[in-house]
Amino acid sequence: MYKSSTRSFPVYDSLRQAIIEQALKPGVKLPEDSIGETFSVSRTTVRSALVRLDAEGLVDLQPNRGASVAVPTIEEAHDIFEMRQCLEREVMQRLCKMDSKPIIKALKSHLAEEKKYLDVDTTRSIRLAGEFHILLAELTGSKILANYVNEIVSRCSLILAWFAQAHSAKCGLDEHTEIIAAIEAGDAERAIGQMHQHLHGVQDRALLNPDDQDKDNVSDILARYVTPAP
Amino acid sequence: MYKSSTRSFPVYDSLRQAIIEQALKPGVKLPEDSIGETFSVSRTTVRSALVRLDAEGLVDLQPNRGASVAVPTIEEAHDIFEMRQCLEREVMQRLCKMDSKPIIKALKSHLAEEKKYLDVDTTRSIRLAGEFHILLAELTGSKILANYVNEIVSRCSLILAWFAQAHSAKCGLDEHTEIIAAIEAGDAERAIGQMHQHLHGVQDRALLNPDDQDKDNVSDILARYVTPAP
DNA sequence: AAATAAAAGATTGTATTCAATCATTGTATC
DNA sequence: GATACAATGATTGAATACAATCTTTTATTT
Repeated sequence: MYKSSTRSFPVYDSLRQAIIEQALKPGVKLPEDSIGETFSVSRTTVRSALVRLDAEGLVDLQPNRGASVAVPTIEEAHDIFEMRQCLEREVMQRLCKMDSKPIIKALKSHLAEEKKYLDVDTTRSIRLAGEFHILLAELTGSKILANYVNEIVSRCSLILAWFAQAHSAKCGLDEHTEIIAAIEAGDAERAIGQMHQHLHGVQDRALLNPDDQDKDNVSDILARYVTPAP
Repeated sequence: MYKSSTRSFPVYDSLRQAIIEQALKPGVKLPEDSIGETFSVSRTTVRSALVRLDAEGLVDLQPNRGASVAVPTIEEAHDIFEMRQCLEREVMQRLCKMDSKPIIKALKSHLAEEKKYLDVDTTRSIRLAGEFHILLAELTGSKILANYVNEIVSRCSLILAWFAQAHSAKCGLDEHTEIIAAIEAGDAERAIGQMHQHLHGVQDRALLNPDDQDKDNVSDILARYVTPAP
């Protein structure tokens, strides 16, 4: 949908990657000037990338006060995860109705890649874990479903960046393995169940985090440091 | 997600409305110059609206050859309708789990509106029919689900504009009534079934159209007008 | 010293400009 | 008469420039 021959594409792509990989954390300002300098393009070009990212929900573009990495609220976070459950359930449903041979082959190949970088390259490992879900969606053959899953997985990365502890961003490799097994067996019920559990686990690690309240506002954080009057 | 205080918003909004209402048919070129003149804004402003519409899939933005209203392929059309089934099933599922009182009230109020303009104002009637589905999604309380449904209903309008006969764009009013009844009864199974049938009907009227092939290119159309040599 | 007001600086909104690319018409050649 | 090539015109790509808005600093007053 986005044409890579334009000058704004690399800007869009890099920003997107940086946000997903949590190098750019939620709330960080994205000034057009400095981004333009970084990529040696004009603000006009940067802006068009930012408009797109805003449309995808990764960036928040406020009139007259510029762009910043979107800061998900806890309500949005739940909303997004619930939507993700719906989309990935659909993915499982569809995959289990299809010829499993080529699907399994692709998935196992990806899984090998995941295994390869586990405990070796954390950033890459996290990215591969996300791409596993995108690959599943792509294997359904539905461009739109794949697009939506791609978008929502990105937004989940944003949520994890904001709410979760550093280590809780990973997807379990074992769980991916079990999902593949269920698809191989053509057992839709089981595949859906596994996926549901898997996503629920990710969500829990992120949103049942005791630090939740900290993110709300500065006063809440500071309140804990106030020395009570003697 | 889109801020209305910018100058590009009215451009975006008008284009979107025009496309959805099928005033701008698929394939129609959207030159930045003339659009800018229409709205008394610069090309820069028009462009940002077009970028957004491209991201939503209503406009096709080709590098160096500008924007045009997206032309759905028959494969995309099926893909989109299948996705729509998934999303609206989710809507039904969620609504049936909720307190039906305020939901039914809102739906019946909308239905009255639909009835009012039936056979009176066709354009408005079609728009209201689409908005019924968007309202359903909004009533779930999920912003993301509502967004997705909104987007996909728009794209379905595009499909209808391209493939369907003029009269087949309508949603059946009776079917909307039955869907409301099922929700009121809290019967998820039935609601989902009704919705499925309803959407299937719309899809069929659009995609089982014998005129499909005509849309391919000019030569095919003209070929039928060629006078055979005597 | 705190609060308010004013001014400077920084950043974004939008229009304008120039270069690059594409589409179309016209011309020449076979 | 058909094809290939060249030139023109139209349209987009992207940078620059200026106006509007916001943010921060400085100055003033209480």
